[in-house]
Amino acid sequence: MFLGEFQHTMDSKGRVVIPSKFREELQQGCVITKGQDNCLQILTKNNWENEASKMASLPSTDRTSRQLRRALFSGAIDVKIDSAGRVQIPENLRVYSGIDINEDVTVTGSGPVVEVWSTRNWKKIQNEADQAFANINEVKG
Amino acid sequence: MFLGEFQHTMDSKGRVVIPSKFREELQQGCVITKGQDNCLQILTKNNWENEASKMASLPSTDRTSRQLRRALFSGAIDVKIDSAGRVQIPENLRVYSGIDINEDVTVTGSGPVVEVWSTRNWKKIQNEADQAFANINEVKG
DNA sequence: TTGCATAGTGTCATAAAGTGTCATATAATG
DNA sequence: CATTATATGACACTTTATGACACTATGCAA
Repeated sequence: MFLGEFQHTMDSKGRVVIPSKFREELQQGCVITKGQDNCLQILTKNNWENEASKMASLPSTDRTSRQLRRALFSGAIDVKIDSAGRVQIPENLRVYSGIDINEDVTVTGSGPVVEVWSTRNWKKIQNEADQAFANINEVKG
Repeated sequence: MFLGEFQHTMDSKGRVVIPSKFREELQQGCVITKGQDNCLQILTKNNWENEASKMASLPSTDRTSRQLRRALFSGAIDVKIDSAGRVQIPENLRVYSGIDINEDVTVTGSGPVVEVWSTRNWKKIQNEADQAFANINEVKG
């Protein structure tokens, strides 16, 4: 289970630090893919295989499923964490997520997956997320 | 069940003492999350797993569900109490709760959870609560 | 082919943040 | 009052983050 929110920057070569708390679980290999709302997701190998097989079993007659599947598979790449705890983000995923060289990046634990955001984008989403959360709490309360 | 109100300060490294009465229940691991009114909540591991498992069952295709998941997990962190009875509060939660380095902190038992407040904020909230309480009594007359 | 430019990789040095331990001060308990 | 437990500051130590830079691989153009 991945938890927390961490600030980093993308270095001049397109690499991003993975917070140390996440490394152990990801060290033996992980996959980075396009996530929803223009974030990037990092999955453990196991988790990835699960997702992939779920996706593969979706009916290819459904247009939305096909699109999802294309995005997921074509955008996926397996990476390894280097000795300084960083991963290289390929060009196409940098574009997708809107993270430019030397830009601020927010890495969040989101339960089963790690998400990578341009901080710009994260702030927007976070507001929305916090609001949703506050509403739920009110209802529960 | 956590009861009582305790005064501490956040040390220069961002750590807060957990009142000794609370330690035994929290010692085997606990999770800190964002609570309402800018307080922080400390949950026992069991308590947290309950919360988290509710979230896991929501579909990730639904935007609101995704946002909920993000808010819950990114705002949480699991910590352990050190040998001096303290926990480290990460940067983002310090910001959320408005507790600065070396600032006064109020730790309260609030039934199933422990709450951590900047004392500044706690006093305000407490006034409001007292006022509300007084008014209720007046109405009931 | 050769040379150059670009993207990516690995390593190191330094700075910053976090962690653990201890000593002392304070409070609680019998 | 004596004893024990708790709180807090200080500080040493470890880990993590970040920038710098050298090196490799690849592709393109002369």
